[in-house]
Amino acid sequence: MPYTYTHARPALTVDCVVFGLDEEDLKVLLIQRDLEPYAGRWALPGGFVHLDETLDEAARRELQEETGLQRVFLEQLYTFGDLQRDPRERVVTVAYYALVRLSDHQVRAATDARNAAWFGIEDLPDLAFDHATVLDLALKRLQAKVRYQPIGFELLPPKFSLTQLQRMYEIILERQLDKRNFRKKVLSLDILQDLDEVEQDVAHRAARLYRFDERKYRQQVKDGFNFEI
Amino acid sequence: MPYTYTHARPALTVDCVVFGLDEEDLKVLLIQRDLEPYAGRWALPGGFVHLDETLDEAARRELQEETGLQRVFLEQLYTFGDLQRDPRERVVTVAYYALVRLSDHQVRAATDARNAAWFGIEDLPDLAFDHATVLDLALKRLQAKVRYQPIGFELLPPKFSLTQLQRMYEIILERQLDKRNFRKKVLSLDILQDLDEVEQDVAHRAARLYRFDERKYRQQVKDGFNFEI
DNA sequence: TTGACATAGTGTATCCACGACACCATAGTG
DNA sequence: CACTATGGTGTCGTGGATACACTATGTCAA
Repeated sequence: MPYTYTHARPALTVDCVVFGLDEEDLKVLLIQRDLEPYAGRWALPGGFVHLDETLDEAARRELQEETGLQRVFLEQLYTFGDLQRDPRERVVTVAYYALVRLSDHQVRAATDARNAAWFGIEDLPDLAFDHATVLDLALKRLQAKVRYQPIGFELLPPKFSLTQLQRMYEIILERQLDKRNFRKKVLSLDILQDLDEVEQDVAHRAARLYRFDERKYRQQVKDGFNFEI
Repeated sequence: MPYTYTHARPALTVDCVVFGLDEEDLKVLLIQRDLEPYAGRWALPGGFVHLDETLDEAARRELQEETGLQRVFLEQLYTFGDLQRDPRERVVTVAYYALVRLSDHQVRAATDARNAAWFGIEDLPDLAFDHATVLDLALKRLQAKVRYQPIGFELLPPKFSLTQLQRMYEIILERQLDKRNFRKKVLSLDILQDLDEVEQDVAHRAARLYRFDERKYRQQVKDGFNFEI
């Protein structure tokens, strides 16, 4: 069923940079293309925006369809509209980035049997289209944003130790932090709930567990404080 | 000449929030619509993206066509894609914000005779579409960004006094700053060039004039310092 | 010429956040 | 019970942020 317009229109897509975190490094979820152009190459999950869905909805749908991910933190990144970014025709893409708990989410084979896999941020394959540029910007945004908004918690399990929290920041920011100063700082923000629980099944002294306290955080924001790591 | 596609496509536009500054307040440039929908209502300048231009180019072209503005600071803001934001059909818009020196730019009547005018940020008319939302986000972005990047200079004449500079920050941030602390801070950043000139034709002691030194700034950034007001 | 005015321009003292830095505590394992 | 691995804790010095008030300089009008 063809659609006709009086003026030419670019195609509109969404693409998602999905970040996950394991013990050692920051990972990105990629899918392997099975169609031309760039068949066989790895690319960001994404696809066309439908007329009956918002941009955010389109991003979530594509994520669900191509990777099985649901209910993740998702935020618009930037819109890319260079003329030659797709060799077939003019395609404008609204890029998003997402943060997920790696442990929660089994990466499912995509519905259309395309391969999906996590890649370490330091160990990426050649990407299709301008996706290397998109990914680069997403990483910069994540590094900037994690410092002044508590979005990093989206990468951790609901219960975490201060060491895990610190490691998360160290991995994202790509630099070492001082343990004592970090703990002092993060506890003084008063946005963590001490769960009075400790890690289980570890071969050394067990760490206390905490939870991010959304309520406290919102209250703090209202009172005009600002988060800063 | 009609264009046909196998799948329905949203229309794609750009819209610009143009900020200017006078002695007392922050202004926004609006144009009055002469066509339905929202005929007679004020709106952000903008229009359809052509196939042979990038998004940035589209934004600059529309700005030029509708307001006569050229060579302004322009940066992408956010992409709005709600289903009902245009009553005619699905329209996705890539919003930009721009900073201009009010004194430099005569607001020209637009080519198609639509009216264009500056409005104080505290004194806006009802806007067409979701443009109030767009404007709101642009203002928030400006307030945030002006604190950690020296973009505010785009709103001032090339030569300015420290008082003018301070007033600019006060107007944008909507709070008073201490004169001595402000001067200490801004001079310590070492990104201003003292012009060894003073204001002319003022009915009181004339202030020294300065210029933003792009070179010094770039050097500082390279050396890993960070701007912060 | 002089006094009133309007704005420019300047320094100090206090406080707090940040960074640097090293050792004891605790739980599990063999 | 000793060894190992990680958890958890406090102090001191420094630099940047804030609060705060008076003198300097030029114009204008009486």
